[in-house]
Amino acid sequence: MSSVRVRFAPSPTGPLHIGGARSALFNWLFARHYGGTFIVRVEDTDLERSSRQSEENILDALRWLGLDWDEGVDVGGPYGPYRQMERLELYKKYADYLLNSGAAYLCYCSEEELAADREALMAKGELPLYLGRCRNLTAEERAKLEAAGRRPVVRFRVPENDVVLVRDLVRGDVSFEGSEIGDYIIVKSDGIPTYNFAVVVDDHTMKISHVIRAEEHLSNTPRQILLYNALGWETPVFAHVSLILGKDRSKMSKRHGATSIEQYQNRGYLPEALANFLALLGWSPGSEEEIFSPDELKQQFTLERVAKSPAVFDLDKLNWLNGHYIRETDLERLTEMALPHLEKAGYISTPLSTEKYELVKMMVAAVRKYLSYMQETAEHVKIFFTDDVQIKEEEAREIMAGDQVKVVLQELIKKINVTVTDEIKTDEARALLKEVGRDLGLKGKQIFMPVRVALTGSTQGPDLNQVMAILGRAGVVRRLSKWI
RNA sequence: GGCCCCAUGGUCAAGUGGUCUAAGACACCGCCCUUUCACGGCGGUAACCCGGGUUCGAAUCCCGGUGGGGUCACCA
Repeated sequence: MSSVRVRFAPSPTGPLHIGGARSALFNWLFARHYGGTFIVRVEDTDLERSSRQSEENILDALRWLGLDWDEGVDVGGPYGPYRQMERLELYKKYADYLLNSGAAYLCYCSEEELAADREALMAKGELPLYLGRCRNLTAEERAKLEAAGRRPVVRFRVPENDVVLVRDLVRGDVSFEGSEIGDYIIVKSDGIPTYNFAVVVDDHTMKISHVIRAEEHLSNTPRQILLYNALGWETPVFAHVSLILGKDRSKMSKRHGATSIEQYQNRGYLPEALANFLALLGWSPGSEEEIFSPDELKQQFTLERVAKSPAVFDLDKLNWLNGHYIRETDLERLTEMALPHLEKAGYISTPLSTEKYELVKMMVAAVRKYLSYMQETAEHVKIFFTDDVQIKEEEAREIMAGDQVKVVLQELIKKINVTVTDEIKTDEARALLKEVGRDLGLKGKQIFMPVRVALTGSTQGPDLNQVMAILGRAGVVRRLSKWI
């Protein structure tokens, strides 16, 4: 595999989808594993739905995921341009070639006629293939149709009785009957190529060595192979990766919840965790490990270990994996990631003073072990932003009804006021609590629980010492005083 | 419906004819750790879709069925 050249070719018609992201990731990992070239090409021939806006979004999402490309729409390269709408003359050239060689022909059927044909065939229970009305038009007939204002499409003449074999790296050999294909359009009446044609011209002219894409394209592949043959080109190696399914085992779609990369980014997932998770959907290293840094993935990824069967997207597992990364990663980075969510929740407003920032950092440190993704930070740090402590649990209420409660809180307040400055360090908090217990002859739950509930309103939550450190002397005293 | 793909626990998956009384992970349950919850540690429940072959021997190979998925556009 001397010159591996692979591409990710999204059509800019919406945000980057989970499935697209995985295809991109597999291509990228494959390229990096073999020291090849990764290309990003934009397939924007669907004028109706394409936009520069989504192109930018997709590129941003890819970058966020940690992918980089050697050639592509924004970085250029020797085989550009990398946007299909900027390659129109190229397609024209090859379409003319096919027309001249007789491998393709002009078709003047209107969309209405075609729709009617299709319907009639379906009604008879037959395959809705093109009837071939324009297959052998004479020059006069063409002129007549032109004169009538008909704009032709270019149709590829599918060889009859041909069997097309797709040699697929993950599926093995798959064969299709040519008779089931039917002449298909390669250039629309507005002169813009269709997917099946443009993709072939591009993959060939960009010297793509391996086409790694989702299984939904498998049935398009014979059409493309026929085109390679007609053009006298060698086919790339194909590898069709199975689909990612939703919980109900149908293709991932909106109703399955968050399906765009953007949404995961916005919820505060770590890109390397998402990449790790996506890599494990349909690929496995064969070992028992499953936490892989991008570098490790590049090193271990091969197409041979890509599974054939579709995989259900399991949010629970993603959450677990992301939580794992959250616990491992740098606190500074996590704090930065938490900021927008805290601001959105109305707890802070950004530019933060150094002091405030440090405080937020302490909060993040205290709650990170509870998080699956950073957006959840807000609900967990809520307790630090309001002195109006609400008790919701019955158990907490019972605790506060204890006989010793008032004394304990009073004692704590007393000690805090005489022993510390405005700041409370966590070990100071620990010592303080211990002292209270010792002086009062109480232990364990009897002192910690009332303090916890008085401070946070709940019997559960972050480490009490950290809570006190975050609240500071003033905050602690304020909250405890309400119970005196 | 035609064509195509797929089929190991609820989910991701290891497994390529014997070492499978089938690994690991998520989820779930239990125990431990712990001034709470969580994290972490330990343990547990749980699977080779069905039926025929081939073979001394099949989760692994073949055929059929069933189930799931994809695709059948002047979308990509």
